[in-house]
Amino acid sequence: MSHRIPSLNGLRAFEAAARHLSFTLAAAELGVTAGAVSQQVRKLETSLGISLFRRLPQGLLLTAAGEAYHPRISQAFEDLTAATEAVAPDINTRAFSLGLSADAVHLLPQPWPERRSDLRRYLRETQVTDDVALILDNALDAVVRRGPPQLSGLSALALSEDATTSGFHFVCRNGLLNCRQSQAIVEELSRLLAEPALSETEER
Amino acid sequence: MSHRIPSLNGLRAFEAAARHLSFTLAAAELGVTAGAVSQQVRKLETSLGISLFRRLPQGLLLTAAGEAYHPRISQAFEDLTAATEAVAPDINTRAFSLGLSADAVHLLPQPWPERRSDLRRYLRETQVTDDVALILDNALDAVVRRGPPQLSGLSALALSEDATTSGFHFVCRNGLLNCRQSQAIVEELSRLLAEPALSETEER
DNA sequence: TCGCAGGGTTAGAAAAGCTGGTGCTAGGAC
DNA sequence: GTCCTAGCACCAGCTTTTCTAACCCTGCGA
Repeated sequence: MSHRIPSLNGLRAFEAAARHLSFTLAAAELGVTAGAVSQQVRKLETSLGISLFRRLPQGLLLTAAGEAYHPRISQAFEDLTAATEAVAPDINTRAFSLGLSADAVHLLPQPWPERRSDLRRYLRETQVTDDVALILDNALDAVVRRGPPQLSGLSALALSEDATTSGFHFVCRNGLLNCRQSQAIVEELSRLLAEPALSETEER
Repeated sequence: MSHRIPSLNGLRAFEAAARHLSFTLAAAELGVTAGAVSQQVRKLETSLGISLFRRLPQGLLLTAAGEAYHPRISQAFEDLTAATEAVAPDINTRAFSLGLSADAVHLLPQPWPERRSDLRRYLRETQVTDDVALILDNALDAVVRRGPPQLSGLSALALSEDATTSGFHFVCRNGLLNCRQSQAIVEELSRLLAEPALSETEER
């Protein structure tokens, strides 16, 4: 009755890569580098003794085996996700606790986010800090600050396209970039930070 | 669409432990120590923020959450296994290539296993060697030799109960101890090695 | 013909995982 | 009561796995 499954992490990499048909996009989703995804997939193929992708200079294609494999793996992962959400629902429903660096607070119209009732669902509280280590301690869910985090285990998204290195970043635990909470908060912040002056005159 | 799943290895440990209601048995199945399973499960519980087992001095009990979680996780793993077997069937159907140490060959009635046609389904070929490293190189599926292997990544089963340390062992890759091939071969060898003299007179 | 985007490969660094020791508790045999 | 055993918890140190950050190569389009 033992389950002989080839490396679960390899399967996760395959699932994401097959969905995006790109190691680069899969890597972004998983919060690692493309090289890591490439390695995981290759190891999976080796252990199965078959190849799952055709690597073309322009990108990826699934082989027949990969084509057959992917939907079933994907479904199983969805089942795992659903089961997990059922027993530990807070992962998805709890509102985030957000850290804001002092200069980020400056750019936001005050009081924020108290006036945005639609955001309360995703945002429970904010505090002024740029210490991304608090995320790893479970004291915060995310932090907005200048510059990407220098800590592994964290993913970051640049809020303004033009300044990938020193501009504002939304930082959270790996794998939490795509959840509802993150997306709602990032969307709102991107809008505000893009035109800080405008947001002040929006008051009525 | 990203799947936020708490450590897949933790889930695997949980699945096995819940099935056996024992870390010790789960560890044996997974080919690791009980401490490793205990750590994996604890980490899983921490990341979910709930507890899955009630630990009693006499053993384990599932909590309500664990009770609800287990069948769904178990099912998903079975789906993964089934999908994997569908695209890479050899894992389960291919006959094993077996290494036998010289002293093991001595104890077996010759020619073996050529006379046992019922075993041919599980056993493709044998060669005389006790080098367990060949298993990790995919050159062999299993080895029978004196003493347990001193190499990680391998599991072993003592063929005679009385000599766990220096007696004959069936050695294979972690997680392959319970497959059909291993079980058929181990059963046959245990019988032969238990009464080597008898097996010689069985000829007709 | 260049720049760029996407993959591949690699060494070395970081993280995760495992082991094997110790300690604790409950139950059973004497 | 006192041993002994079975199970799980904890911990330090080690091994294995995984990731990163370089590099390279190929084909496309300006």
